[in-house]
Amino acid sequence: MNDSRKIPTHEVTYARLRDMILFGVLEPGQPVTIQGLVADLGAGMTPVREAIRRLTAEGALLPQGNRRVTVPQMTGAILDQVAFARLTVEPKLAELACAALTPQVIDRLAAVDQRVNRAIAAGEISAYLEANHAFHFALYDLSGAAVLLDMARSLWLRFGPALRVVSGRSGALGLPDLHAEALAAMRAGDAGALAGAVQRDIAQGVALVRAALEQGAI
Amino acid sequence: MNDSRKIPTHEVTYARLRDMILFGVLEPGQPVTIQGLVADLGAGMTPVREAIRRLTAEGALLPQGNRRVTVPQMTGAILDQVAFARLTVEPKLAELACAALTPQVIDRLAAVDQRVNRAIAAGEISAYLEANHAFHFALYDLSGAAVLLDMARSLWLRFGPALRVVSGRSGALGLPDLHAEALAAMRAGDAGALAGAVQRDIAQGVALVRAALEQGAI
DNA sequence: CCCCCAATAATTTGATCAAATTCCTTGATC
DNA sequence: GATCAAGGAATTTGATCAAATTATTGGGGG
Repeated sequence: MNDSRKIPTHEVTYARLRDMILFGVLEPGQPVTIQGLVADLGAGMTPVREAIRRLTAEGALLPQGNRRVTVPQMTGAILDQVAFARLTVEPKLAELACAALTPQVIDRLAAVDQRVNRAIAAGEISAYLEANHAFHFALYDLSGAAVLLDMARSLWLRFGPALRVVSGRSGALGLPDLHAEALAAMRAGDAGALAGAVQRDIAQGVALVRAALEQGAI
Repeated sequence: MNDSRKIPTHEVTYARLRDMILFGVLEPGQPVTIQGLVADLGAGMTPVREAIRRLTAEGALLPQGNRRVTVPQMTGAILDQVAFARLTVEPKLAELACAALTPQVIDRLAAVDQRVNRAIAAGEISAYLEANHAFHFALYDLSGAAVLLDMARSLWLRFGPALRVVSGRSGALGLPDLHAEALAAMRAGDAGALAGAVQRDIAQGVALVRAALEQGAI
């Protein structure tokens, strides 16, 4: 009868720590300690430990050699690799997702995109990161491609924190709204155009991060 | 004076469990229990638990929902995704590695390839899987591309176990020896040809696994 | 056929041990 | 006499274990 099985503490802890990294609560370069998280999240030592191990395996945390971990900082070399992989994996996910799109689903995605635009307009960085993530993965989840989804999630954990510097710029700079283009392609049922829009959206984000990186803003 | 610092138990346990999955000690579909590993590996509960979480995050183990994990079984859908990603990531790694190749390094790689050929000739499945893995990653490691390397390692954990059915066939079937082609490209310093050889090597392995899959041999 | 109970295994906690970093003291040198 | 460096406690943090708790499964009775 009770359909919702209890979620283990280590799962909850993992999700909370992941979102802290992804949505800008923890800054790149910041050390992450087990005991600090035990205190902050009110969880036991083992669940915290497991969450850290999982996120380390996913590239969201970086071991320092002396058994400490930190949130990794973006570098040019890392950005090149993440960009290459994202530009391969995510357009593919969008293409695969296209078959599962219905008008209702597209409307839901459009509503999420509204949250993105509102967050940009208001300059709310965390809300922007969260909504942008939700938009992309609401689409990608439709693909049913578990392996590529795992890869995309890992890549976002590596890339997401760097996007914080982008919020507020893309709107102000008059760059094309590629989410709108993606939604138009969805409504037209054009998988190729959707993949292209996603590809350009990623390239745009990468370019903004690269510019910030070269100016030393990260 | 002592340069080698003590390796933590959870690292050792992780490496051992990973190799058991990668080199065919654990069969796809086989359940993996914490207590079983505690008994088999002689490690404590916490290190085993962390090793399982890491490997689950890397796609080498599959959670069943009811807090059990198993070694995942290959399916057509998974194979499509793994093939797509491998064919993108690994040729790129080979291309990047090309800049770091020296005659000495190439000779080392050739020696590893001899181990591959001997294992195929002898029909020793585990030795083949181990040597084949060593050949590819000895090359990829030269790339210095940490992100893409992590992705390749994860993809091998998903693909490796399925390769066990291939051992002994590729030699017998008179298929082209693409490792030899790769070594020739390295000696010629031709990054494009090296990437091409790696790409064809992967495609060949994928084709063999796909054939086995369609015959129900996996 | 359904429900309850026992067995099995996973989860979680707290304690204990080990390693690494920090900070302070001490001594030598300028 | 002041400053800097080296050495060594003290503190912080990570690693490991063993016991207690909780969930799931499979079997036996109603």
